[in-house]
Amino acid sequence: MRKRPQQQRSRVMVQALIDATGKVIQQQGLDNTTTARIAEVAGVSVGSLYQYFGDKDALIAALMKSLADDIGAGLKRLPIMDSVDMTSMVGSAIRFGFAVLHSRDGLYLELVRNWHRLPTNQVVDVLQQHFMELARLYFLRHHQNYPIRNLEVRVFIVTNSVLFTMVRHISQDNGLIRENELAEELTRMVAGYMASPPPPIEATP
Amino acid sequence: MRKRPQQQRSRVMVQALIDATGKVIQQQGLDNTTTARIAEVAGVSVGSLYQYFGDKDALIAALMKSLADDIGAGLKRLPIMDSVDMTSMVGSAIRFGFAVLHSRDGLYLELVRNWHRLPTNQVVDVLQQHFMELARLYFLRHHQNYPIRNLEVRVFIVTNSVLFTMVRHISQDNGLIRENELAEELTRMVAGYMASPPPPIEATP
Amino acid sequence: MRKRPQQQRSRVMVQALIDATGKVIQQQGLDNTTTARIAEVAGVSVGSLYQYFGDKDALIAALMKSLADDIGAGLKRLPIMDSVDMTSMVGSAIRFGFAVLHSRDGLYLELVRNWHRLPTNQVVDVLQQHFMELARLYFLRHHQNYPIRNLEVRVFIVTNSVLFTMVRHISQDNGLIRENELAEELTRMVAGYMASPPPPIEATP
Amino acid sequence: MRKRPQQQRSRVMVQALIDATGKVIQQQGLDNTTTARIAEVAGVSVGSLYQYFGDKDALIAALMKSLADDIGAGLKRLPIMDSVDMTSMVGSAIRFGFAVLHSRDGLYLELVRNWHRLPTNQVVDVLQQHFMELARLYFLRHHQNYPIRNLEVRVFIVTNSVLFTMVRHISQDNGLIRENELAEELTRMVAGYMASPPPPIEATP
DNA sequence: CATGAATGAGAATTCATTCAT
DNA sequence: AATGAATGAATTCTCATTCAT
Repeated sequence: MRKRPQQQRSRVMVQALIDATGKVIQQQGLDNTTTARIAEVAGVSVGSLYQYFGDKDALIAALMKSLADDIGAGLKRLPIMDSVDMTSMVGSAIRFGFAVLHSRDGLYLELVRNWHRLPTNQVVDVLQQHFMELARLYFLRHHQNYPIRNLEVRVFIVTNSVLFTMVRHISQDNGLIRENELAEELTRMVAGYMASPPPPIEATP
Repeated sequence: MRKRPQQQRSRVMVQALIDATGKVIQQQGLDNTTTARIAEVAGVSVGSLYQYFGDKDALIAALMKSLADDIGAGLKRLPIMDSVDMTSMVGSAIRFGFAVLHSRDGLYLELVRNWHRLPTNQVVDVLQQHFMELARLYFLRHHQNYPIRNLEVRVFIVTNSVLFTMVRHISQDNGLIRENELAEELTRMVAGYMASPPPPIEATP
Repeated sequence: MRKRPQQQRSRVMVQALIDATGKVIQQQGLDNTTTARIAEVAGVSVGSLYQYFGDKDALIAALMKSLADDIGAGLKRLPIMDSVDMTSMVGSAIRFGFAVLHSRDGLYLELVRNWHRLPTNQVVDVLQQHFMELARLYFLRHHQNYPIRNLEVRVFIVTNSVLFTMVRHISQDNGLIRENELAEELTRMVAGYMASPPPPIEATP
Repeated sequence: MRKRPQQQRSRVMVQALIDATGKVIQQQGLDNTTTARIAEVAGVSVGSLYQYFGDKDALIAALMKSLADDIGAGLKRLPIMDSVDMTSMVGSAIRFGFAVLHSRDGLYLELVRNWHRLPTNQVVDVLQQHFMELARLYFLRHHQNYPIRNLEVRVFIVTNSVLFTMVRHISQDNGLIRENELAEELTRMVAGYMASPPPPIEATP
């Protein structure tokens, strides 16, 4: 039961702490992220940190939410829906994805890497929901006759496939595969898959 | 001349420690895996642990190598190459993947989840190499005329896509998406992608 | 000429803080009583708390004094002196004691429990002094010929014996001993003791 | 689930830690007793402390048990039962009580003062049980005709009365009341009470 | 070689008190 | 005077690693 920041200064501090958390995670890695270091980077005492966040996890959760909002906003600004064909649409999304993963000096990268120990759902779900909506709109507009049944599954597969493939690639600075090529191929795989007809309905015995 | 018993004993102890490491990770999760517990499960003293492994990381690395070998062997035993068409081949591989992830009481699951903090490369690389070889053979046999240039990229994409999509699905016991359906859709995506023609060669200016 | 409003406000605030202190101790126990919580319950800022009380201890001391006054007043209102015989007098006092300990939702209980860390003397002394006076009056009225020399010691013994025996009993909700029975036996012990003749004067060599 | 000390050295260390705990509590008071200080006084690292005791409370519990055992042994050695009359018997017990409270440089004093926050039951119960037994034997021997019904209540009252009266007296180094006098008066009160006939059985309506 | 007791550098969290606004 | 945000020392507990026996 921490106090909600009501004052101007509070809001500034909360933001400073969240920013510091991001900075520390990005610079030292999640494993070396201590509350002491976060407070220090935020230019604040540990006590203040705990004034605003019940514990370390709450702070990290706030960071996740903040990033999720940012990503959501970024996605909304993308003119993806203007794309006429699936390939260019998927291509835009994937290029956007790479851009995000490279942004903030690798913070996103570190977060996705540690997805399992973090309330990542907040972030990944944002992506998934966004792409879900995107896909729905697209099919509504271009293939009204296609009642794509398994859209959920497809979006789940596609989101995770692209995300983790990108992260793995960046993480191991694989010199053999250029990012451009990877993006193109991912685009081809995903576009091809999304455009494919749904499977026939299984007969239930 | 008999083998020196020390060597014999050593090998047994090393193996016991590696096994114990796997068991502990699987039972308590990577974060709660302590050297003390590993030694205890191995029925050995911590001191002995450090006799054979320079530090905790070395022990984990050894576990990874051990698993990589196992998976390699398991993969070789798979009659995947007998499949005539791409779809059934990919399908087999994916079902095998799910089986592995569910095996050993979730050890593999926990390892993939924490891939970034582990020398997982050893394991994932094994997979990738294996599928690389598999793909090469397949195309050699069935599409000799196709000089698939970007096979490496494709295998990279496909391996990571499938692996992490599966892990994410299992990790969040998503009741909405059944594992069977996921497997089928993954198969469709991958098979469709692998069978698609390579992109035209870009003109280099 | 009106009272200066500051003084007025001060007195209100001081009282609010003391009341809040009692409430918090009673609700959360002395160990979980923080200045922050006290201020919150008093509907006042921590800063104000320190305006009126030098530190936490001063606040608690004020509470003790306040309670001591209350108890003193309560005791004076008791028609104990009307009792004719020792037993009924002691009985009344003990029943009154139990009532106090059960009052204020256990605040007194918690205070006596922690007597050593608190300036409890103020409170217990009030009791002791009161009973001293009571005893004096009683013996004056009924046994004028008895120059009870060691009345101080007797009252000291009796006060502490009864007080802590009651507190211990309540604290361990001892199902085996009913409170009524305890009160009766305490009464018998105390009345018997108080009515007993003083010891002979020792010969000083 | 800490290891039980099996080795010689372990037992020594466990004892050293318990002793150190007593020493620190006695020297600095319970409130200033930290694990760090205990370890330091025991000439041991904090880590070792936690090797043998799950947490601070476990350590304190062990101290209590140790003291309880000591007191129990001390009580058994007392030739109390040889006393012919109640007064001399009670007197012996009370003098023994004072001796214990003064022993170990006030450790017992500090423990009883903080009885509410400690697993004191172990210790106080030992006393109570012992006196219970003592009383039983005494009445069996001397007043076989007295079927003292409410012995439990009496022993409860007497034990707590004496114990806390003594502790309060020592704690406030009351110059007005000499310890000898207090002991004598306590003896008179207790002996008189214990020797008094039981109350008539109440008629149940 | 094997043992496991001992180490001690951190890490998270709390709370009385201060002081700028 | 009042506020409540900010402070930071202090406390408990963990665990990889070492080393005397």
